[in-house]
Amino acid sequence: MKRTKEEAKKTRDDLLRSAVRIFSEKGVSRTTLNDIAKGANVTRGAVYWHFENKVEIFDALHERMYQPFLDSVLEGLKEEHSNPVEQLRELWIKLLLDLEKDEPRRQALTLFLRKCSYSGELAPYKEQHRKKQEEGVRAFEAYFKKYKDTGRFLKDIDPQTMTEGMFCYMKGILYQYLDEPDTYAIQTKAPELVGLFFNCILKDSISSA
Amino acid sequence: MKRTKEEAKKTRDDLLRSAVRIFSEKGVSRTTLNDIAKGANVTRGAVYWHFENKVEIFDALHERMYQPFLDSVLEGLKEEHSNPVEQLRELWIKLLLDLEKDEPRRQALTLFLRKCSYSGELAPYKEQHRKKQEEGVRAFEAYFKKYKDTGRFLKDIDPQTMTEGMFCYMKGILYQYLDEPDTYAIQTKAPELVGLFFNCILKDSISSA
DNA sequence: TTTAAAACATACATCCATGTATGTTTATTG
DNA sequence: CAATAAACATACATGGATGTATGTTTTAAA
Repeated sequence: MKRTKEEAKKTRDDLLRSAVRIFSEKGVSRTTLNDIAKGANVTRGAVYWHFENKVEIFDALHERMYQPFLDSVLEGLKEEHSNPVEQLRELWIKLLLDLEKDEPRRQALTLFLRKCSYSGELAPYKEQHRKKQEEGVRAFEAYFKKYKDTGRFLKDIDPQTMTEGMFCYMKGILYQYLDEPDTYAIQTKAPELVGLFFNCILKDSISSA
Repeated sequence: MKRTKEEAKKTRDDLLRSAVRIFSEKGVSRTTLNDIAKGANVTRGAVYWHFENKVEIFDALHERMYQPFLDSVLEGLKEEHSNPVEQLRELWIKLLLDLEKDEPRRQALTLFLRKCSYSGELAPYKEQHRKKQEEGVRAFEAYFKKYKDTGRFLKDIDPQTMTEGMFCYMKGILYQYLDEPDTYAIQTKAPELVGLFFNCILKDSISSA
């Protein structure tokens, strides 16, 4: 049953789409290669043709979906903005709101934030994925340090603590939202919660705003 | 091989200790009943004598370890304190610091926060466990509302948003810490991170402190 | 003191997921 | 227009986890 190259690519895409969906629903360890195949209307034969095993699918999803997500966040940091607090607030709110209409990305976040425990077969990827996240951490630390050095912002808060605290907060929100995205009123809560952090925590950290 | 009642109780305790440890390491779905048995120096026969299956062990751990943890947090809320912000700050810092020397509790938190995806056989427990958490949420909402009504505290912050934001933040810290508790400098970071929230966010929310 | 049952260990049957081997069709290349 | 190989589907072999059945020892009650 040799298909054309386009059809083969579509099969592979269907498999990845099926995988991220079922992974995010059942978790990596509970999903079967047969589950993934059926979700893409093919058999396990197609799975083993395009991938070595389940772990390689997991890895492909990280490259294809999670890394671009992280990169997109950092992209938002590079844009110039008059007020850094406003910039961050808008960045995070937009990130949360955009998720509502981007189901694949939501599934990818659910997968890598909630549904993979990096044990057993996935253990080798823990360090690798952690390093990728470290990039983001460094970028935000540099961001905070930049504005701290200008003296206009974050006068007495350590950039590292600020970065880690912000990530914990955002991850906590994401974690909560992704637990039940259908019933969670993200549209109203995102501005409230992000605002709680940036309005209140940081409003006195700016001197000449 | 009938043992005395005390020995039987010890076997059951050993099984639960073994279970929470291995669950927290490998995740629920990847741990075998044989793993749990070996960790307690018994065979699967002992497991099936004391429990029906893996799910019942999971449930027993929630009752025995996670619910008491949640209750202990609420206990800290009931004590009288001159300054509510200080009370909360000390409460959360103490919670984080105490974890370092309480490995079973740390494992239980790891299990229920990071290592169970509530899918498949665990799905029926998701709603039940969520309701237990709701108790805590309600208690904190009432706490914030109490001080808001006195006018001395949280003048213009919604108790619900405040509660949810605080939980997201604390869960985010816990999530981060439990990812690698051995290398995480919780002793120094806990005061810094909790302080970032309560010092900065809330320092202006009190009028007559 | 007997004896029934507790508290396990051992043995067995079953199922399910994986990996691989093989079969089949068809696109594509020379 | 062959013929090779791509792109799968199907079939088979294997191992590991589960659940249950049965065996064994020993406690504790009668």
